[in-house]
Amino acid sequence: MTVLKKLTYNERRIVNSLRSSGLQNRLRLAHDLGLTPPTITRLITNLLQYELLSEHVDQSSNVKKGFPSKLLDINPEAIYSAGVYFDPDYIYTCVCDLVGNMVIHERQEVADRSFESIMNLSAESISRHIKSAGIDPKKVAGVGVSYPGHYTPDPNRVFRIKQFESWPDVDISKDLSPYFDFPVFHMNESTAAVLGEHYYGASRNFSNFCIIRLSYGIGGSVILNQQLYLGKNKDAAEFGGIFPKSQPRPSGQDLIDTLRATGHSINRLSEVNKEHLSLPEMQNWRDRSTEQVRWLCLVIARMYDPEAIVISGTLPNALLDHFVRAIASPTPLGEDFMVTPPKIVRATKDNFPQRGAAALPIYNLFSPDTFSGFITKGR
Amino acid sequence: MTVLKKLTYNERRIVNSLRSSGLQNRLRLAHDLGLTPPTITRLITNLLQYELLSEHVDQSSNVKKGFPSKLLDINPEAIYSAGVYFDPDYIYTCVCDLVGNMVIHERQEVADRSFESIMNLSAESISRHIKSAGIDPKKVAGVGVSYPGHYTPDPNRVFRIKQFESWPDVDISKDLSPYFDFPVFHMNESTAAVLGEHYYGASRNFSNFCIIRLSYGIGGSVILNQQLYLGKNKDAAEFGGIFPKSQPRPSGQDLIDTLRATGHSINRLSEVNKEHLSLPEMQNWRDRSTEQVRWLCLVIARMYDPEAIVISGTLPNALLDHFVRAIASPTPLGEDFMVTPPKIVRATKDNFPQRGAAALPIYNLFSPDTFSGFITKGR
DNA sequence: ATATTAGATTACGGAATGTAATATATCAAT
DNA sequence: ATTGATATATTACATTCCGTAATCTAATAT
Repeated sequence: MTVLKKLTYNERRIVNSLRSSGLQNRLRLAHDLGLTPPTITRLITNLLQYELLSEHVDQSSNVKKGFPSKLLDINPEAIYSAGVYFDPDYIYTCVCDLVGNMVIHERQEVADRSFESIMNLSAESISRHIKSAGIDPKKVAGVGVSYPGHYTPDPNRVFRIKQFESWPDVDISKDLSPYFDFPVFHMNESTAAVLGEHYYGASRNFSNFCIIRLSYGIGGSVILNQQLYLGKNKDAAEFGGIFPKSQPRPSGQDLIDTLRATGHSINRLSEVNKEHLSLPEMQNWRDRSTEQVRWLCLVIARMYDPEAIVISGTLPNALLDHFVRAIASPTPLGEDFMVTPPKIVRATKDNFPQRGAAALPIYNLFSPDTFSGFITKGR
Repeated sequence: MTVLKKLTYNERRIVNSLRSSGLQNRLRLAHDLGLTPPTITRLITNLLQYELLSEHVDQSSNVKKGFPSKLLDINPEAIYSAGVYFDPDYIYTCVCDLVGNMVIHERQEVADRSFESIMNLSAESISRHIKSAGIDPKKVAGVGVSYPGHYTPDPNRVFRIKQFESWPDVDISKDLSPYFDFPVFHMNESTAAVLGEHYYGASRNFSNFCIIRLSYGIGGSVILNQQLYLGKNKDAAEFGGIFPKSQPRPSGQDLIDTLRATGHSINRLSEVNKEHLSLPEMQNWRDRSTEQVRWLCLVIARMYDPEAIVISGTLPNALLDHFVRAIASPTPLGEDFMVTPPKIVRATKDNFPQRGAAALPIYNLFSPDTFSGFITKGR
């Protein structure tokens, strides 16, 4: 194949459909995508030639008569993508194949929080992994870089969180590229997380869902009609904004501050352990935060009417799990709910935040959403 | 022309662009829509032939050299559309031309709140108007019917508001058609309102905005990326849901209940007058509601990051205006706002709620959003 | 008069899809 | 075994819609 070949609109839709709905034969693809069998045949022929898809006879089918259908599937090894996520504590890197399997991954401790140091460590890690895994660099779609913080009016600049306040005024689009040998894509951690769930998680077949991301800060991101919705200033779904920073809020920073205020010398979220969580002051923190997150879920449900709300982040797992258990009760969102409420679920494989970042280059190459050019039928 | 001819995707985009941005010449259309001049010429030729557009030399241009540009405009008389809005007090009907001018309109008092009575009065009014205005029925795109209430899990059934609780279990899609001689489209009042603003109001050139609708209840609706966003259960932007019915809330029903509790025998929103509004208990109601609506605007801003929030409804004008004045201050939405906040504005021409309903058939015929079929480039 | 300029059009070619007919491989019935 | 029926997939050709390159049009500027 021509490596990293740009796909046409409906070729992208086919790949997308296989990703979200799994193995399918040509006829079903034609039906689902509103295209005719001959068109599907032609497009599939292209995709097979690019080695993006594989094909094998359907064993499990209970249809006995007729031409035995051939199932199409994404070839995971066709394209690779690298992901970087860093927070004030760790740098997480990985190399993923096309379906999100992490070929290799790494977590490095952040000793020096300077921009140069973090970028150098990230880039070195990725080069090393690609080399050691024996991956042809021409097959690498790019590097996705994600990080805490949110967008400023200038979409290339990110509002720095407290822990990185020593950073220079980084222009993401220009200043990241020199460190990496591949196209670089950047987004904030919430966007990466929602893309990760959309591409590789349990939310693959949802058209409308959103993610609540609870880390040092509070963020979020949303997929509407299968597309990332970013809003006018790329600031949509910034759920942190409805919990004023001057007030108690369900953020990791607030949790750390609470622990420190009661005499525990803690600096990082990763230092929070079981004993901390069983302290009485943490019980209060947990219960108060649970109600705040529940209220957030109610608001989200009313605003977006989504299929699911995914809870995610680097807060201790026990806390996130507790939020989900507490909120996902039979009548999760209180009175007056006339319609099916959204599912409240825990993010899948949340312990690898870099995987979501690796989805960015894939999104850019393969999503119908990012396609620009000819479109002949289909949406 | 073939009356009510179905337009291709890019033909729709042209009509849409002329509607939202006003008169334009071919070259600018080509640039704005990402198409080439020859393509625009061909599509415009079609639209002129269908008599959907008119063309005349640009007088006001200050470009002196070169071929004098010809401005294209929507021909308002190409297509008509009828609108019905009813609430417990009145039935509002109208016939609109393609740009939303009301050729004729009517308000009838609701004496009998039964379903049959309201439908009969509505349908009779519209037939009469179309006849009296001498409009060719073949040029009528349809009738849009809107009403208070919101969707149930069955998208064809509407949750009945208190004032219509005597109604039978109406299947909107089946039970409305017999009353009208035209294709019927139905939506709740908030959806109609947001379409009205999108098509005919000051929000015509916004890609992302939402409307807060304050009538007997509290509703809302949202346009994202130029499209109606309805959510999984068609229940997105149901802002009423975050103000529990058991608590004080900024709704018309709450206002009436408050007045009645203090001894004023009021049954309808339309009976609320200046004297009522200057009562001390109404000052309290107003101030409390203002803060509730302000808070709602903050939440909306954080969720959708829209260009504007439009405030609308059948609450007394003085109240709605007060909300807008109070909220649209220099720092409207409190602390921590890093990006440009949305504009807070009053709905235009709010006194004709039926106009928004009339936008529904037009939306269905002309919006790129509702198109299904060939698309060759453009989005 | 002639060149220049901005807007619009024509003639042709290409990309992507659809339609109608046909091919393929399996089961079921003779 | 042969034939027909069936479900899936493909081929050959026509159609739709767009873009490119060249050309036309009507005004100003020289």
